[in-house]
Amino acid sequence: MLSIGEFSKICEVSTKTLRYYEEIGLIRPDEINPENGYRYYSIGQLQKMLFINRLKSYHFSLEEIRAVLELEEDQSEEKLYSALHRKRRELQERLHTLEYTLTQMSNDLLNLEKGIPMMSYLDKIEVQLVETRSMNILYMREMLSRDDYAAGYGNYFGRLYEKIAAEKLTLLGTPMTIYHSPEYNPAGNDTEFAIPIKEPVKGTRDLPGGLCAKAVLKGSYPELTSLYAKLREWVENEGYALVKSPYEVYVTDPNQASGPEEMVTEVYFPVKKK
Amino acid sequence: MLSIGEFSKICEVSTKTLRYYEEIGLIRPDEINPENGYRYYSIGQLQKMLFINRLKSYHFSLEEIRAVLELEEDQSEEKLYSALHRKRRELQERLHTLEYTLTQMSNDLLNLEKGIPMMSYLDKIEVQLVETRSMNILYMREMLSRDDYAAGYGNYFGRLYEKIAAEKLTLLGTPMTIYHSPEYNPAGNDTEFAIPIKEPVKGTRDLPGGLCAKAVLKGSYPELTSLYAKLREWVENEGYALVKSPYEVYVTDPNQASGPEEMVTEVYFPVKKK
DNA sequence: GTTGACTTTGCCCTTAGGGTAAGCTGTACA
DNA sequence: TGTACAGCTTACCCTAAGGGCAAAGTCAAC
Repeated sequence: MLSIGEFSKICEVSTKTLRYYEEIGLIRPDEINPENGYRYYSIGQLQKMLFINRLKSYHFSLEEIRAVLELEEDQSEEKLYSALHRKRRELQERLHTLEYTLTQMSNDLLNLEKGIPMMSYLDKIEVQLVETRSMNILYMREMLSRDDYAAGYGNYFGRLYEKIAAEKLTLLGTPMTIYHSPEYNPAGNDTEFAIPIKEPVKGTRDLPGGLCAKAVLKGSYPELTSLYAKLREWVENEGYALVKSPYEVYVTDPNQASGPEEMVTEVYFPVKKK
Repeated sequence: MLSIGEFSKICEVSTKTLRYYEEIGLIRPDEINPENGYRYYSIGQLQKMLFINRLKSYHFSLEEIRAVLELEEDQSEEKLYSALHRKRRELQERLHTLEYTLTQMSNDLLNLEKGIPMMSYLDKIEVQLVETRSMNILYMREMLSRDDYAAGYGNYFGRLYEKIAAEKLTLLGTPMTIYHSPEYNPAGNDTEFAIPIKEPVKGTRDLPGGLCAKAVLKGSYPELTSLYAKLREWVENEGYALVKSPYEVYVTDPNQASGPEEMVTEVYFPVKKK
């Protein structure tokens, strides 16, 4: 039997960590002296501890590790396999967003080298008051959380385009998204994907026209937030009020655009004078 | 002037966050009504808030963001540039370790597909008792923290090899590392880089031989921890005690090995019978 | 027998806010 | 003008994975 200090040196884990793991039921010492409370670990627990360390290095949370360890006791190798597989996908996702962040940073650094302040793009956003015409849109409406967005867009528009192709409908514009949730909610947003078409078939509705504040983004999506901010600021400043759900129109196909500068997105805020 | 709710909707930041940011001095409302404590933000603060959000998306901590904002007031663009540059390097580092972790996971998944349990490599580690001969080593000894290791190895061995080449010394073995710190300390470890050579020139010393417990790792470095664990376990079990600093010998050059399976590392624990 | 190393529990601290409660305030509407 | 309700305030507790420190008890070596 090994004292907590010996065991901790062997596994290169602090004694504090070992006590904490016992507290949350991750790994309990094989024996605890009932008189003085001293913890004693067996050699057999070494393997378990090293396994925990490995899972930790794979960014499993201690809660997840505990779940995996409980599965282990049922000898179910497939469960471990699928847990590992899920976690790998999660890390791949993280890798991609990290890569994306890095390109964004590099972009900012390039601008700074040219003497362009980082937030100067804000001043270039122009808001206009326009009158839109009503249109007939083919739509799908869903509750979507933030994480679903990236995957969702392609999926939903894909299905709409599929229907248009299958039923030989006539396209009248580029795809758009309508945000019905009154304010942004990370848990889930009432989101409508739509494409304007000519024929008033089933699954279409009328998107009424009217007075709108409009801003145009030429660039990558993360800057959309600023566009919304600018629009809200403008609406506030000019004494208007939002009367219906705002919507975005994707003028260029993201899959077709070569660089972020070529991507054009319009944001509309249906408003009325207060 | 905007109430906290209006401002929070415009920036897509919760009111809770805005109050917290005020508490830590990141962004203070332009005006606070002294009678009822209501916070009011100006339109001008929108840009600052969006800037904070951008830095947050670049994984700056709030503390770092505050430092950047204070620099901003001095109009020093270069400081922002260098802060961004540093952070980018940090994220690149993180990206690399993430990529490495992913290859490790894929490796484990492949093994699981073949029916090989994840920790089975542990059972294949064999510990032998050997008698080593003393050798003459050219050495450099430094305090190194965990983060310095990856960069340090190439650097220190490079300088040792450089000296060997410049002074036409005779190589008698592969590079090795001696760990003088009695136990692992994340802050810094007394680490000696050495290469056995023939000539007893200045900068060399004698590495005495003697009884050693020895284990061999064929595989990637993260598994070294397990090797150490196995060695300590063996030493404990067989009634030996560590008498001098353990050391590693890198039998294959990491730069030459094609895959992790080809990398051979030997670990020696100088011991005596208790 | 003594000393120093080891172990125990308990308490507070970290990041970046989230959740909830109790009470106060502002505004829209009848 | 009254009232209802939405919005605002502070205050307190909670998160994950331990680190740091203190006071007190215990073990092993000399």
